[in-house]
Amino acid sequence: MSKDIGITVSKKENFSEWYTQIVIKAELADYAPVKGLIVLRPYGYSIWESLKSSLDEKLKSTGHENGFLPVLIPESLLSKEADHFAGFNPEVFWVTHSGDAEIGDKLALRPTSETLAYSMYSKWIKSWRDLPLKINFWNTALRAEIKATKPFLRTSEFLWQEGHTVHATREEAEEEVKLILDIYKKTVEEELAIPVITGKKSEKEKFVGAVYTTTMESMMPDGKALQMGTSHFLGQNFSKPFDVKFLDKNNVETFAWQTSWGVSWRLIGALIMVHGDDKGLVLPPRVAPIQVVIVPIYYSDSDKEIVLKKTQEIEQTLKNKIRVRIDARDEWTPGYKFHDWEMKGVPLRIEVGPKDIAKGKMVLVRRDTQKKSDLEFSNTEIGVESILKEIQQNLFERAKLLLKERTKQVSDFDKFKSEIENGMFLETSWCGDQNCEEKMKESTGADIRVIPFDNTKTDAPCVSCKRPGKENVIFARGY
RNA sequence: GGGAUCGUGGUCUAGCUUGGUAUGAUUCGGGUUUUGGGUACCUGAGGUCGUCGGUUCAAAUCCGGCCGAUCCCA
Repeated sequence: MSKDIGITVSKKENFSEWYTQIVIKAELADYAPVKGLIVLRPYGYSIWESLKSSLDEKLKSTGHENGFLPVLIPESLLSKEADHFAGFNPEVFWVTHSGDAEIGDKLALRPTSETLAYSMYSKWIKSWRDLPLKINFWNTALRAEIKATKPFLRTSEFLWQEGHTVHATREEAEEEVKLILDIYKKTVEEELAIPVITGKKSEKEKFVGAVYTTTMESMMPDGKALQMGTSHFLGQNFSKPFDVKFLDKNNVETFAWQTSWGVSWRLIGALIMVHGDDKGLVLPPRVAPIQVVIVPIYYSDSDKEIVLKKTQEIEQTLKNKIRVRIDARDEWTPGYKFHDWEMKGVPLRIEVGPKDIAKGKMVLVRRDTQKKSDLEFSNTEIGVESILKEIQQNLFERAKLLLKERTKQVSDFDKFKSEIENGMFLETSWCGDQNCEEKMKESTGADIRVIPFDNTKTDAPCVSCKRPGKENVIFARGY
């Protein structure tokens, strides 16, 4: 039997190709007929749904509500905040015609919805009693990617959520920015089992139009950083041009303070890269569409009956708490099924055959470690639950180790350069000058990914110019 | 942004130099099989060779544009 059915390259030797193969072969997504667009298949969408419901719950419990915005934004509106418009314009798709007729005020397919949302908010907000306004939108955004497209990581349309909130005071808005980043961090670490570093973006890297941007960054196994989500403090930068103002308690007309924030299906890309191996996808149990697959093993009709009955009993026992599936396909041998579900990343496999039934035990095989163990039928529920928890934990620990191994402190420029080549997160002192940041980018290809919240202020000389440093930052090459 | 490679049934692939309507495998449908890590066999189905144009009696093959994909390096 040919090995071409599975993943044919190793993660280590050809990371890029490995990634693409997993996306296609594990049936997460497929290429659409237009460049840069992908179709999310049910298996991939199901992961998104898990993530979505977990995040949605956290947002609702902190007082956010969901809404929905249209996809078309008139140019006149999009261009109201100049920096914002200049930043996004190169990647905007424009609708210029309806039928044969040209549209005067051409329409943008939303690259993000600040402008549209706030033009509406200005109508809805009159008094301090209308605040805070905290709305989240699950939708898609469109940003033209001309080169270097990659499923989930760089696509011209992507699924995401964008939150847009309005507050009476600066302090409250800044609290919101922080709260959201915490929720994001919790979600990514607990659900996806990927550790993140949180902090601020530099002026150069912040969201165009924001006062500042906070971010969470992760390390991918190829040594590149991936931005996992951002939460922006917009100050009054948008409330002024969009006239989002209210009468405060003293009857004074005041411009509101705003935030916006989002995470996208990029997180699925991170999930693939961080946990996957040469056999395919490895899914953390909490987001796995199928957490446990049961493969019955039989070769005669009489065995088949007994074995299937047993697998159904196991399914019944588990199915209230666990997403479980029996693979009773007759056309495949057990060996094929093992490979197939491994490629799809199912966290735990249960094998049940006549020999197992005779012993009163089933065979468990963990996807993360490939280790086999026995479990007595009488302990099914507790045994499976605890092993799933262990898998979730183990994946997180493994990813933390990766992050730790790839984070280094440097002060010397030559050392910096060579470590960047090795694919490291480099913690180093920076003077705060954007010229230095740009010079580093030019000479090493590395960006300031994040200025960590927990960074200790330092007097060590700036890695670039040797003037006294202002803060410790993390440099890396990024996606 | 720079460079390279590529596009042939669902998937992978032969054929292209030396133009004459397409090879094989796998998947898929029907059947016979089957001892714990990708079973074996029988049978059937499936292709306007990415697209548009040019050269030619004749184009998957030669030439050009476009669309799309992949990899490598900024």
